[in-house]
Amino acid sequence: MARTNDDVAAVLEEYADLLAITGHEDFKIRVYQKAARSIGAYPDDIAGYDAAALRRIPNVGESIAAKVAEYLRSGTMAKLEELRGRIPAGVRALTHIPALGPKRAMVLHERLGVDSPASLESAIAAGALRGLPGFGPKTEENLLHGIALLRDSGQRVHLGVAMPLAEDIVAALEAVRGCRRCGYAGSLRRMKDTIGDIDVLATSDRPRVLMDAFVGLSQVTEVIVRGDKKTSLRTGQGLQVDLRVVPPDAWGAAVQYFTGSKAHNIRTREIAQHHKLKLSEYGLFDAVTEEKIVSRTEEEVYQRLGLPWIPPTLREDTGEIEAALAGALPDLVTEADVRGDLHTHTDLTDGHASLEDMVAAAAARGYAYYAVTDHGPNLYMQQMTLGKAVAQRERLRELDGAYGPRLLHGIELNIDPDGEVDWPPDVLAGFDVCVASVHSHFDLPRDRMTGRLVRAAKNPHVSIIGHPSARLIGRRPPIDADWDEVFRACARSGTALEINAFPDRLDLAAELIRRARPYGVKFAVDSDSHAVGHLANLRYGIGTAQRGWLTADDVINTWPLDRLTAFLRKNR
DNA sequence: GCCGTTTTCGGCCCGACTGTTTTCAGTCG
Repeated sequence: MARTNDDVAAVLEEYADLLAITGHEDFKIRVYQKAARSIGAYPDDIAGYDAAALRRIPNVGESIAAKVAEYLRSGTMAKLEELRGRIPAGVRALTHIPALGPKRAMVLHERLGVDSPASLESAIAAGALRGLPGFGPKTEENLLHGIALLRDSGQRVHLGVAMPLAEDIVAALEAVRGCRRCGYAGSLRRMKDTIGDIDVLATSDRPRVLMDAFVGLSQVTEVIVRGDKKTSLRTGQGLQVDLRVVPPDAWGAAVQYFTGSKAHNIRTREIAQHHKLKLSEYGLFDAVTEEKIVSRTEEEVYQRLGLPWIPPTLREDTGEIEAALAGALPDLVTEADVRGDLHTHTDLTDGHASLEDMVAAAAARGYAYYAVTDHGPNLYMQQMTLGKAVAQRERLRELDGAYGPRLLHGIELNIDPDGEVDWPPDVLAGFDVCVASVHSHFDLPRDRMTGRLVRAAKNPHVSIIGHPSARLIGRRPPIDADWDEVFRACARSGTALEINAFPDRLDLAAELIRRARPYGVKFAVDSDSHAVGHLANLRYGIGTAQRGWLTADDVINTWPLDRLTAFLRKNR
């Protein structure tokens, strides 16, 4: 369920695109894009705002405030409707074809009447582009290729796909002679939950050798562009990987630049300008003399801009610049802060490893405590019974301390459509930790869904709501609930919200985490492991927690055991 | 159209690569 802010941001983005297609000045287009970002990132819901209230949002001036107020009032914006009337929706879709931007999309529309990717394909086939200025034979070929790519859509992938691939590529390039330094940047370094392409950065005195190695990687199916400074290729999964090679002493400026986000970079460059400096991937320069000032490390670059180093997971221009200037950046939770995992499975239900193997793996990770939370009986196919749970508890007590971690016996309960869970209070009281999660009935009306989650949170034996939105990235949208109401209930009842670290879940998502924190909600970053190898997925959950601006104090499984057990008991 | 450690007017982030050009526009990140 989109917030009003997201809706308005999308409308302004569309307006900016249509201005670009109709040939308006670049700066005017950027202003609308900037305003769209500011409104999308604005913490309060702008539903019902009038023009005066809207003008208090950064980058929203008189004209945009009037347009947005009109839209909020009437659900429509006259200027946008006028452009929509002139430009068919398909023309905007043309600009989604790789290598086709607004300028040439406009040429195609005006000269040939092309109004969709499909009609462009026909026009090319009919030879209609021949003789059109700016469109040669190579362009035709590229456009056809781009339309095909768009059709079987280069979908974004989740971290679990992109991260291992990036790490393999970085390891391979580090082994190449002459490679001084190599790492991934971009949305992957920022730990976004989905990744459009992988950005790899390297320093080398022999860039050509590195580029040769890069295009020769086994994962490569297509070389998109090839140069000494930049090469782009596509892997078998259709994922684009870019490699940029910069001189060794430019590492800091380059990794800052290629980590992004774009919005964050625009802000840092503006700050540079105000200091009469110029920031590029090659360094921070004096704007007048062009003399290089710093470039070696990110810390130096930020420092010279008057900022502390900003963690990559915060670099979205959603307040981190202001916080940095005010000396108020959060002391983010890290993987090293985590003392244990509170949501894991064994082969008693749908896990693939034995209790002993899971506990040994947890011990190897250095955990101080570790909870086993197999599924309760209401997930019928798991065939759980109270007898099996009690037997598991006895075995767990025998193993307690034998491997290292203090072992907690838990259960993952199922939240039914009414907010009830598998067992009555007297049975639940026997567990050290109860996680409760939604596993079905994903499309209840919003008020019922909200009531369902609130009731589960209020259950005195439920300490953690597992994967709260039940989303599966790319496959299932999050459930619709009044999240602010859920957050209030969790804060009041002392129920933690899970940040499920499984890479196709990452649930809660960062935006909701950040919204929940001011209510005083606590969080548990859990792996939801079903196999030994899954324990390491925790890092994706920590990245997501960082994107939600969380500190270690916000995350209950960074706490010492006595503080944790007091929280889990919920004042019972 | 927005904004202000240079400004209420005059500027707006920067560089690489491609393809179509004979010096550069368009696109992308």
